[in-house]
Amino acid sequence: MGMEKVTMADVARAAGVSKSTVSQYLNKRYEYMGEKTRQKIEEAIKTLGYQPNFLARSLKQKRTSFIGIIVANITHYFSTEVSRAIEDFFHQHDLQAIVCNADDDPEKEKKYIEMLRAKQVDGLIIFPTGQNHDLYKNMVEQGYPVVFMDRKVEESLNVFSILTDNTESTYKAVQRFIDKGHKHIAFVVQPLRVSTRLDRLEGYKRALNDAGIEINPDYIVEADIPDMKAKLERLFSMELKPTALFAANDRAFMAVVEFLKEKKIQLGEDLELIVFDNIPFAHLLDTPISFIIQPAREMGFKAAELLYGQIKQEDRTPEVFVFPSKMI
Amino acid sequence: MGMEKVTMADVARAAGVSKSTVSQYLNKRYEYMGEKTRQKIEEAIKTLGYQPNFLARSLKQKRTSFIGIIVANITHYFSTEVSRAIEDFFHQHDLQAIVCNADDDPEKEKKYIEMLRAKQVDGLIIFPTGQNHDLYKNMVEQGYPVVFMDRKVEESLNVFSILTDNTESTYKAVQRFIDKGHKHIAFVVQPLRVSTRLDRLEGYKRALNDAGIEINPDYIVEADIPDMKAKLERLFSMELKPTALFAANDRAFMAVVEFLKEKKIQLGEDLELIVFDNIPFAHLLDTPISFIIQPAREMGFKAAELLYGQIKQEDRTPEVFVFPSKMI
DNA sequence: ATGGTTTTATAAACCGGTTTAGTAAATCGT
DNA sequence: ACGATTTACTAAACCGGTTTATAAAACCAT
Repeated sequence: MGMEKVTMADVARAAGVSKSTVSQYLNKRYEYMGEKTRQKIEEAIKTLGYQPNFLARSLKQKRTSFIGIIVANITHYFSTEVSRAIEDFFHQHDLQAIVCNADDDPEKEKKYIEMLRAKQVDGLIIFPTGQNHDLYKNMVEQGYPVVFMDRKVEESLNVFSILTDNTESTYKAVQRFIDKGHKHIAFVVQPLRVSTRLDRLEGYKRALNDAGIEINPDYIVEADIPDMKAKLERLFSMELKPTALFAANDRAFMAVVEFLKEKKIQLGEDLELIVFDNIPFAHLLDTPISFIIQPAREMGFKAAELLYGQIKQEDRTPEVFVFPSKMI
Repeated sequence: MGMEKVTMADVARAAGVSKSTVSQYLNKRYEYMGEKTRQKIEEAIKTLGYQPNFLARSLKQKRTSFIGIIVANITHYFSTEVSRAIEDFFHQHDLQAIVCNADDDPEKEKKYIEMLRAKQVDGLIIFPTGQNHDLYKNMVEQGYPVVFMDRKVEESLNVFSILTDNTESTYKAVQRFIDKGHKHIAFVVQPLRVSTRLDRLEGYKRALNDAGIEINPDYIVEADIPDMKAKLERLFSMELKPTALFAANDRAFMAVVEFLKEKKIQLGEDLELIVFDNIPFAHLLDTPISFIIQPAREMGFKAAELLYGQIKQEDRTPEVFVFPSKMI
């Protein structure tokens, strides 16, 4: 049944007052009206079943109480953990988060950024692909609230950023392999397009270097997930098979585990494994895998807090926050 | 730098035409203007760097191209899988999804429903707590686009719903235990407040009944997650310990696994386990656990499709769609 | 030249709120 | 009793678009 939407004008008419007064009432500025007027409005709202339209308010007030999160890959567990932390933070402040999945595609990322801005969301937390430099620059210059998460962007823009100590953590993990006597350590990674992967590789190389082990490019497997298997095949058909393997993120890890399962290579016996990433239910596995996990909740909260500060117009110079990962 | 926002009026002025014409241009209705006019507008937009404000448009057009997803528990993997499918669907139709986490709390659910409606989102997909009947009814009666997911609500409202065959799948799984010779089968579940849990319990009971096995209430563990451990303690200190265990969802499963790990109870040897839920990386585990998995993506797509139909005003009588789960 | 169409464009109302400037009536101090 | 405040309230502009009714100009046919 059509049931026309009740607007403020209807309430005003029913209560015999002006729209302005109803608006004041809704904003709880009761000092602008008499006791009787207040009751009349209250009653009119109840009998009409009036529900205010926030869109109209947003148009005038220039804020929507929406914030956007643009993740590079929504199937990445770490990203969802971060997103949840951000959501939790903003929920406490009565803002809703809109999560969009850029799929590591700069075009999609661009589309989402433009769309969310057009819809006047109050700010953005972005896991940047790194490929939309002009767009990033544009936002920053216009003073639009933004926080970058997880990845560095090329030229150091003057933006708040949240990172982990990718290089250092990887360095320490690889060092542990070396301390245990491993000499043939493989590094498996998706295409080196983003800073996290490059930084982790850097840590791997430095650890080998500092231990006086020569870096063998054949031990470094860089491939897209679909090609990963073939490349692993090659890796494990070398004369000197690796005895330890560093998976640079969860997707690489999955590819590796699937491969090992198929080849019946025993974890712990034939091969030791370290994974740089947060994996759900990791603590339930009783396989001898080490994980480098990032403090996702803390990172999310920090990002949310920084974004909220910008939205609230607090004046603060952008900084880069580096959170330490830890191995378990 | 303040850089005042450029509006349509500015573009109109710069191009020497009226707002109306600029609006037509933006909506690609070029037949309403001359070639020269079109070019002037195009140029003015470019030089001014004009970005339209979708909020203003939404106010007039009464649609925001936002849809809301209200999940009962965002840490539930199945829910995130469903949400992703929904997002993917709507992304293709240029609508954004807003995911909110009701935390299984009817108050929070209510708050979110009201808030999203106030913000004029075009429709909602809800994993209902089941406790806000009046609110649900209200939406349905007003013809507001809604789809219910995963759980049944008390009185059968006339709404599109997506479910799995909870009872049947559980029945079959328990039957398998029985076929293997198990007589002492435990059922572990969170508080029986929602239909999914009740339906699964129903399947368990029916399977035992049909096999002529007496239902022992001591084998049915119903507890909140924090109390789960204590109750499991009691379960496994019975004279006749269970030799098989059915975990009614992922959270119950986690609690069970943690408990077993602590007690050093060997899966597969001392105890067989079936879990009703989608678990990430489940295929990587080589423990002998069976999982009943729901076709999350299909369910999500169906829900999205049904909601989209309602938004597009397609006339269709609400139905309940039951998707079969399968055991792996 | 006349009248009928088509093309091109605009003014003004509208969406549903918020906010500001202004005012009538009530209250106050002296 | 009088001006000064204070209280209670409203009209109208505003936010930034869309849409409709209207009209001038250009084109066409006879």
